[in-house]
Amino acid sequence: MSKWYPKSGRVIFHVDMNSFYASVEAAYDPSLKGKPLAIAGNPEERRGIVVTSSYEARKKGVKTTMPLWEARKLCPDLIVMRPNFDRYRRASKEIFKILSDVTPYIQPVSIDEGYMDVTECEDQGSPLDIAESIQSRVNKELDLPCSIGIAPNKFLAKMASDMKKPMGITVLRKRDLPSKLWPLPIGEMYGVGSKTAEKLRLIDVNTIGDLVRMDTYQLKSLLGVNGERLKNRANGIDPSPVDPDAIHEFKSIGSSETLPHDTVEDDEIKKLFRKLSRNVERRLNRKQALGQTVQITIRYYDRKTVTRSMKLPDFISKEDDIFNISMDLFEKNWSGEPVRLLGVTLQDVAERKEVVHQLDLFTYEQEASKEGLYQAIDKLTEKYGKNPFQAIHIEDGHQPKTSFQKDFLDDYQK
DNA sequence: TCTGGGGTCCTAGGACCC
DNA sequence: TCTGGGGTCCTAGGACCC
Repeated sequence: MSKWYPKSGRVIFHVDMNSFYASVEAAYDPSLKGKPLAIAGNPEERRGIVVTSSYEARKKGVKTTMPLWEARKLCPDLIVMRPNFDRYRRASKEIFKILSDVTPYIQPVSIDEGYMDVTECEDQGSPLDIAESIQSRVNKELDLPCSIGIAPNKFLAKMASDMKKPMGITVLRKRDLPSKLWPLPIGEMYGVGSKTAEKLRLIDVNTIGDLVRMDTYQLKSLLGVNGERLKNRANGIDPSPVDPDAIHEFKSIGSSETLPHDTVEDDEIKKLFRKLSRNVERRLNRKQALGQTVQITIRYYDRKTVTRSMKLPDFISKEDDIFNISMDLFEKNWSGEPVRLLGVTLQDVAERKEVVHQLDLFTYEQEASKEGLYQAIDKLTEKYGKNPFQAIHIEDGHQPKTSFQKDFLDDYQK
């Protein structure tokens, strides 16, 4: 019997836009070209930070996440703009349109980067030809610079696209690892942040190559499953596929905001929760989605951050439901100290059409059980294995939490 | 005179069930 | 007279990425 061999290696691209927001602004207004430009949230407020900056600004030491006052100190002639997200979204769409002329196997990972599997695109030329064509089209048609990494898997392609910026194309083959990947400092590895880098340096792992020489078991005990994964990646192993559907399988939708000043005022807190809840509702509706768990975030004056969440018996999406549950969670958990930031996130998000099935079943049972609420719940509990309405605990004085529950109760009290 | 806002994934403990 | 082991769900926190 002949042994099965996998098809010869894949060819994966990682396309990464260079200082995306700043580049889009410069394409929009060419007078900005060649100037130090920073895109910053809330430039008027003292808590603004640099989101992206042009290469001219970077040369002066301006970096992403740097507080704006610090950036201005380093670069007094810095031009600061607010982000124009609609503009960036439009540009992003155009970029991915160009990529999709090459292959449908595209996985967008954010507004300004994505992976492509071009294994089966031999008819369009060599991988290098294809990459050059993409880069030049994006540059000529949209006036935007990008870097492209070419490698046998996503991790190596990602590392490769970082090696030459702006407007670079880098091929990273397995045989290039010792010379191109392994000498890099451990902190530059994708998946290694400041905490992991610190832990690794304590066991004398200072470069990506050092990781290769480490005992897998030791790495696992230090970093959990991530330890083994990092070692594999350092060896150039990453089996994860380019998944075009990943972007649609979102799991949570949230909104958060730092207050202009720390506060203990009930009014301000309520007003912000109202705004955040409205925001979440709007975005849920745009995606035709519902969620089952409400999570709030409270960041205090000292940046200490706590989260509290509640899983509900049914899916919600209405602003009032999100707001009421958020306020409830807040009131039960607030320490009373000054609040710096509040956040509201809906988790366990599903598309409306998937949830409708469950709701339909439920409504049906509601109709069918005129003999009484308790019997209905008993029946449902029996049928589904658990009480689908358990959070209500229908007792005297208990307030329904969601409009769905309220409708249900109203109906029964008629 | 400090550090935004949007996400994902992993870990760990407790409750609960069998 | 002193208490196993496995599985799942829920919650909270942390690390990481753009």
